[in-house]
Amino acid sequence: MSPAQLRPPTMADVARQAGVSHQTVSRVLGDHPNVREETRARVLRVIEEMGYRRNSSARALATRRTRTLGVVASDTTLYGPASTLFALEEAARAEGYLVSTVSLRELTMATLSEALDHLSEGGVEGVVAIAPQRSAVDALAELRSPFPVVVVGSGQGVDIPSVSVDQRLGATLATRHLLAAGHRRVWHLAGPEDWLEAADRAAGWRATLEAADVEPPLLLRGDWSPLSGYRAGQELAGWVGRGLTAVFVANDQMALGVLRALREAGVRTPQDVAVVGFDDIPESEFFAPPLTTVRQDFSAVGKQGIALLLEMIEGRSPATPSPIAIEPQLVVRASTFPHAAQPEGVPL
Amino acid sequence: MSPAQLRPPTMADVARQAGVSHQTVSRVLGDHPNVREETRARVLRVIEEMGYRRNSSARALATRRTRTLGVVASDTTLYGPASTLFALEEAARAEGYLVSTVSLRELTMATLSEALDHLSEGGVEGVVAIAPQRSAVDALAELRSPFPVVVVGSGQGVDIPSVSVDQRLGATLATRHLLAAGHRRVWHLAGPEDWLEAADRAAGWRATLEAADVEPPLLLRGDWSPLSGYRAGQELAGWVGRGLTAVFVANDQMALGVLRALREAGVRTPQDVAVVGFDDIPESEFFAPPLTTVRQDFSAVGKQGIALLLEMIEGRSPATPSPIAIEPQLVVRASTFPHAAQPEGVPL
DNA sequence: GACGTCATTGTGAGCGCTAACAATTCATGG
DNA sequence: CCATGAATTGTTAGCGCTCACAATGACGTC
Repeated sequence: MSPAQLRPPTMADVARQAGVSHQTVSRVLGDHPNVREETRARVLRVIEEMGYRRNSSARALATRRTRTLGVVASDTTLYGPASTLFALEEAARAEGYLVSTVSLRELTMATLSEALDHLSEGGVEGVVAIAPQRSAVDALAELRSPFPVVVVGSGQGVDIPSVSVDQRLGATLATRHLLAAGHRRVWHLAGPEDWLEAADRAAGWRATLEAADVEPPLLLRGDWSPLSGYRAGQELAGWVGRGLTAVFVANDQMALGVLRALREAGVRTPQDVAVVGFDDIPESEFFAPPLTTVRQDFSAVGKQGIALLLEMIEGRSPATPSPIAIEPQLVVRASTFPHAAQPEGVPL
Repeated sequence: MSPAQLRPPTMADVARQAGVSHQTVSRVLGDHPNVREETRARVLRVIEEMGYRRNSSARALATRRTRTLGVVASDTTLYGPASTLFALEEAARAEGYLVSTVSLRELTMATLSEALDHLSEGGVEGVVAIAPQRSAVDALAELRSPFPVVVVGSGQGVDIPSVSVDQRLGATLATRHLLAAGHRRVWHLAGPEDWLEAADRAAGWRATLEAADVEPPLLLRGDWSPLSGYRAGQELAGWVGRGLTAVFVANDQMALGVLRALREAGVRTPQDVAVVGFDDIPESEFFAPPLTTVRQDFSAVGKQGIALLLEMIEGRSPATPSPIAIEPQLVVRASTFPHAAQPEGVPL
């Protein structure tokens, strides 16, 4: 180790020490061919000795590439966004990109615009927005940014490049599962109206019922929270005995509230009322009873989102046309069949 | 708007258009005094017209400041890390810094070293590591990095600058609460041995019992998951009637598993066995029964973490000496008192 | 009316790197 | 022994910005 210096060493310092030109150092670092093996080794040794690291700003300035992507998200403590965020970062890192995140409390025109500005100041080459509300997508469509933007988790039918799990299909799987189990009608506790995924799930539910010649019953709405599920559950409990035997709840957290409300009302799950959720959060398996739900592959969403964004940045033509849809998967547990699925690994 | 151009406009372009020198443009952007109001307005108008944005790389190169911080985390889908991550980003943004994240599947010497390298390539000025395991903190202590590193969520007693919730205090609150309710002994389901927070919680529990002249009973271990809680719960159920009336579980997710196991074994909570968790995840309020638990202020951890890191980067002397401890808070619900705390906003 | 003072603006030199091109070295064959 | 071309290395010019300093002009003062 050379003595501690005020300024970190530069490429020129390394070059001088190794007795070559700075360009040769650059070649070694850039893995260029046409560098003599002996020279390369000497340079690498000096780099090691001096603890030299390339200055990323200078590099970015010269190459006009920052190799940084931005992600805008909200509700990052929820399972879905958190999983997507994780997958996005992992996929980007695999491609050698750094990810800068902005987590917002709410996605409005103002906060989104500020977030894009902030990321732009940071020099990102593109942005993935985890934007599940219609208002957010609309704002994004209106906002002009100097870099490409991909939306993720917005459901289908938006005219920005996007990647999402096929929510309608998920709702269809859930609803069909209940119909196949012999339930005459399936009720639905939907998510907030503004959420595209909520709309898609409700649409899938409605379409499936109609395809089976069933009149869709009253649709309830919650705000994704267990509390709103609890309240809806209390209302649903009032319909037991009057044709209510099955509920498809738009997410697992609300389903948790529904389960509690039903339990408190003396309604048994699944004997009296079967319940299906959506998301498959890690806790679902341990609800009382364990919850049948629809699993979303957030990891796939992240990978595809980054792939799409990089295609746009590098000007390649996309491998898959946007919007890209990921298939969800039904996970059957005891909330729909009394004796189905114990927790994995637990002896019966 | 000027016609679309291949290269984004530079400061020189703006200067030419506005009939000033590039330096004056820089002054306007930097909010320097001593720019005539009229000139400032003209420059700003041209900037607006041309859609000019400062090039962050050039700026960083000239100022030797990237204004970017790094965060290394793992298990970012768990409530604690996710909340901390959110708070860190928000606090950093408030200070005008961009945050680049690396989410790891596991924190080993190798992955941590790689993560710091990756962030270093990205030019971060400092890093906050969310490192709750002893092994991770040890690795971090050994790893040399060219920028300051702050550890968060590691509990007390590490010799790296750190910020954490006072886990021992939390455990003390939980244990005292159960003792105060008349329980003779309090059992403990701890987290993984390698986790500093788990160790601190167990230590707090043990110390509180000993201070009350109670012999600490057998300590069980889980891995934070509901499943491990479920298994431990089955074991605990076997001790009911043989002196087991209260359990302090090291996190809410395991508590969920414990509750289920007890319920399945015909043990009533809280009449037969009282249960306290740790974390206060949003779902806890809706468990069966709602869970008494210890709330951690992750937001405060994030704020203090960023504050500490910035002090180190800017070479100021810290306002609060590290390690910084944040006070946790007991939240009493029905799992310890049969009639306590209904969900907020739910009429009784 | 020359001079100091202040506000305002401009000039030149880097920051540390890569890209393009120029120069050198070296082996090879006629 | 020198031409030839490939391999290797060096030189020069930016990338777009900020900093330090120089220059300009307006204004009041003695």
